[in-house]
Amino acid sequence: MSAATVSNALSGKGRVSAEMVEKIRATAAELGYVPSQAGRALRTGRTGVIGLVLPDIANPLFPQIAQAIELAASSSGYGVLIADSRGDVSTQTKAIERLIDRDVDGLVIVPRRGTRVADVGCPVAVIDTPSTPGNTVAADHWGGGQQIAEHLKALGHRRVLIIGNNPASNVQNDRAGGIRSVFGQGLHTDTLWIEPLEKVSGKGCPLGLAGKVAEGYTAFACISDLHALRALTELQRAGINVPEKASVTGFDDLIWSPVITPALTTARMDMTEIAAIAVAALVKAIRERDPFDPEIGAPVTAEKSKVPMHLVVRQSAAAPPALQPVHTTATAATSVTEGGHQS
Amino acid sequence: MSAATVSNALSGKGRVSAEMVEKIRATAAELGYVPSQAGRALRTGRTGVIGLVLPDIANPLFPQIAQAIELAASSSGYGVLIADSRGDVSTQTKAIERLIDRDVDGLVIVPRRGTRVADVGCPVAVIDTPSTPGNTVAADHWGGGQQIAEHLKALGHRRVLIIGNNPASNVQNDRAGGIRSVFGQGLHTDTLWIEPLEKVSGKGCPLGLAGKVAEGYTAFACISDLHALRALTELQRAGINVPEKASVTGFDDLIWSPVITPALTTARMDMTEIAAIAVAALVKAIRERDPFDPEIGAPVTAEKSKVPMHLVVRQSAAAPPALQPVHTTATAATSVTEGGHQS
DNA sequence: ATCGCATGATTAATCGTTTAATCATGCGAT
DNA sequence: ATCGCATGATTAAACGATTAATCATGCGAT
Repeated sequence: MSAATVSNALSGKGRVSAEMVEKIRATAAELGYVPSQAGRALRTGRTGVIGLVLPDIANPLFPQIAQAIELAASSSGYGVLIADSRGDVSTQTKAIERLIDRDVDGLVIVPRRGTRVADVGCPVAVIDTPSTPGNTVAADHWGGGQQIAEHLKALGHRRVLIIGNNPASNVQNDRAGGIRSVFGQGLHTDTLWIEPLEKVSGKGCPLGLAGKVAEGYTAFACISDLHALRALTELQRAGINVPEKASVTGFDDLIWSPVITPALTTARMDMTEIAAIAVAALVKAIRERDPFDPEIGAPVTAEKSKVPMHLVVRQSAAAPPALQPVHTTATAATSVTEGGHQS
Repeated sequence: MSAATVSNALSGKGRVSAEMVEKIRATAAELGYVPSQAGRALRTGRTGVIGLVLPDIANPLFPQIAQAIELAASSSGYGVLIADSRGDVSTQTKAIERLIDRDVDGLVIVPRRGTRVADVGCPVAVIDTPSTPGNTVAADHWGGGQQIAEHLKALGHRRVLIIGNNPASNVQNDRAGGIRSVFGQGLHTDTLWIEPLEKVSGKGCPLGLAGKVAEGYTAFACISDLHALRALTELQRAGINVPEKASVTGFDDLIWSPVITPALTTARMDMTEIAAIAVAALVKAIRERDPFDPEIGAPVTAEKSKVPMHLVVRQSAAAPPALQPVHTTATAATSVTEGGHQS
């Protein structure tokens, strides 16, 4: 039989009789035939590969993102080519170029701190923050901040310290903004940015949280679980028990959050859904596009661009000391309400 | 000019005059010409892409591995396609098949817990443990264990508890074995495997380390920083200060290790070198192979298959209580000898 | 002057798939 | 009986690079 008929049969495109299709299917399966991607790519201009560009692979959030994107892509029949920006903007540009040179059909970009994505010659899905122009889809970081803040407020906290890394990040800003929006009226918040502090005091320096507790802060709302971990260990080390004497919350539900003591109360993104939406929008754009036309275009858009975050209540946040029954400050609160790690 | 001449000029293969090469180089650069991977792949049978297969992308070690492999591959001109096994062996097989169907030139596989890699139709580099048959290159986990143990022994520890996840893992076994080999003569070690424990007590359950301290254990040598973190927070929570009353060590120097309090003493792999060796061996095998011959073969071998680990001394391990000057048990030991995170 | 040969550039075939265009066949309608 | 048409399969061209084979040219040697 002819190659054309085989192609038509397997793709279901041309006019092929039912029995022919069946026969071809059978023989193909028997011979273990798989169409060559190279030949197809050459003819159609589509490689079936999308590129994943991340600000910094070393970021602990990367596993979640990569896993979700890989799953979404592979179930749409796409492969995922990774590129590392190593935190550097020029490297990011280089990495994108390398991916383009490899003829990726599209890109998923998690931009570094509000980097505007330069116009590339293929569809692009951007995962940043709903408030960023050009964003395709992202978690509702602001809303997540609100949830954390509502939780702390309901527990009775009135003075909370927000701990972040760098205010230049859209994501971090949104999270902090969400928290402040809840504590705005009369209650007190202040913000500690770690990166500027480390510029002065060196990497991994103490954050001076014991002093903050002395100043009357009862809760530390960290912008990431990484900071929460740092805060939590520093407090425990200083003899300030969490959550009896001070509460700590995080963001992202990173891998260690459920297994430390006390387990972290945190807000997590629904990466699976975000990835699914991003990839779906990207694939749609790829399908509609003429692969040989190197048009430059704005990032693709999705119907749903804001995915709610989920509050995960564990043990690291409780009522502030003044409101606690006296005996609980002595009791080791090792009861577990939410144990496992959501995946 | 003809396409053939261009091809010869850019690849430096055929007979082309020097001035012609120069002219072609110039025009190519001017036009922004990049040879189509698809056309090349079709003709040569090589895609310039290698697949990276990981046991579980969610593993916190993944960023280090992926970053190192991506760097090594891209500096050899290769792209990296990722595949996630999601911890499942059959998914791992599926993932490998998908990569093969995408015509990868080779694979880097970090096998899940001693999975023997099934014969695939392309060169494979395996990163597991030096003691595993078929291993291409890996960190000297046993030696790393010895370094950790020597350090603890020198500090004066005589009873250490090894904390691991699952004895079925070659890596974990080697690390634990290295530790035991040092403490073998007369000194005491015992091993706590978390996964079996969690089967009974539930995920994220307490490890009962306070009890172990009461039994006389003065140090907890964890097989991974993730376990070390769990141990450290559990101890601190129970009022057992680290490192004054108990020492904790880890493995891998994960992202949080330098920023927690006390910062973790740990042993890290030289992933950059491991990745460089693995990719170099793989690329060599790819170059030597006839791309159209679907021969099945054993994993590729490298000259150097065992890369030493590096001991990173921070604050989480110190002399056991009995040997400490009395006042230090009261003093908060926040002095910093090694602060930053090595990348 | 002619041949041989080295050098440099071009031609043509090939990789495997897709897709438009073409060809063959059979059936119903006039 | 013949034409038209629908159906099903085949042919041919094209994607873009590589590479063996071929062609053109000039120079030194006989």
